[in-house]
Amino acid sequence: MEDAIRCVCVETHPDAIRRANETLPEDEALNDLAELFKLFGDTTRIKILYALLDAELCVCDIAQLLGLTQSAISHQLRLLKAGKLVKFRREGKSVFYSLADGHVRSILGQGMEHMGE
Amino acid sequence: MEDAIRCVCVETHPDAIRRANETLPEDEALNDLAELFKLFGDTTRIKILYALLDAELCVCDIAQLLGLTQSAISHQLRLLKAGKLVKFRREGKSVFYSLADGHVRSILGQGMEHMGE
DNA sequence: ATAACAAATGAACAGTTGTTCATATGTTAT
DNA sequence: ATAACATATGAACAACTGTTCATTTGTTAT
Repeated sequence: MEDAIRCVCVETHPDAIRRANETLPEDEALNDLAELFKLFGDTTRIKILYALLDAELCVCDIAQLLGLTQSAISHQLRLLKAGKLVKFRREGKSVFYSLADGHVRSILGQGMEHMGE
Repeated sequence: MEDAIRCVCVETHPDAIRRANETLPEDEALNDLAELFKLFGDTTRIKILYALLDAELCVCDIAQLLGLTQSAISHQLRLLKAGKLVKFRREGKSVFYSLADGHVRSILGQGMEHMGE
């Protein structure tokens, strides 16, 4: 009555399952990790991150660069900010965004490397 | 009549925009990159990849390990296969999956590192 | 205080995604 | 050939996501 049968198969490799189960990180960590990568999983956000590889840009610059509305960019920057992928500083009316840390660079790099195959 | 006004702002930092525009990879590459990261952006798929870090597992093993149906896992493996994140070999009735290459490891690692902050 | 501009936010809508259910394909043993 | 099991696939549906439009907040200059 607890949890239904999810797999029709008879248990095939219980040892491997047990070992995998032991080394698998906690659900919360894996959920957070998925949330992090979700941020990289959208064209607009990838473009924003790439644009910020070289330069610090304000919201309006990014909007023009990518041909999207200021609103769309702002919404995406909010997500990137929440995931600590970008940081920002205010200067007068403008807000300048830049990459938060080196991990963003290396994740993008590893991704690009993977594709060249 | 060509493309509408996307940004209300007056052009603020044309030099920065021009430079960013020059170094920005092609749309196709950035789309592919986003598609790649999209694969990492789901809890089930992240769990599958993590489980395969240590061991080669068959579809049924993974289903039991994660408490999901065989069908759900199979669908996800199809996506991971298409993105070349996992490889597989058939052995009798079972199909064993494993990680395709080292990039998967390092991308997961970089992601985990980023979160420990 | 008011006007002008930059950025942020909320609601809404179309498009996408992940799971389930039912079924098909593939493999092995009888 | 048939039965039994492992995997793959297709359709369908609920949940989620990204953009737009309208509006608000924040900053600077007059």
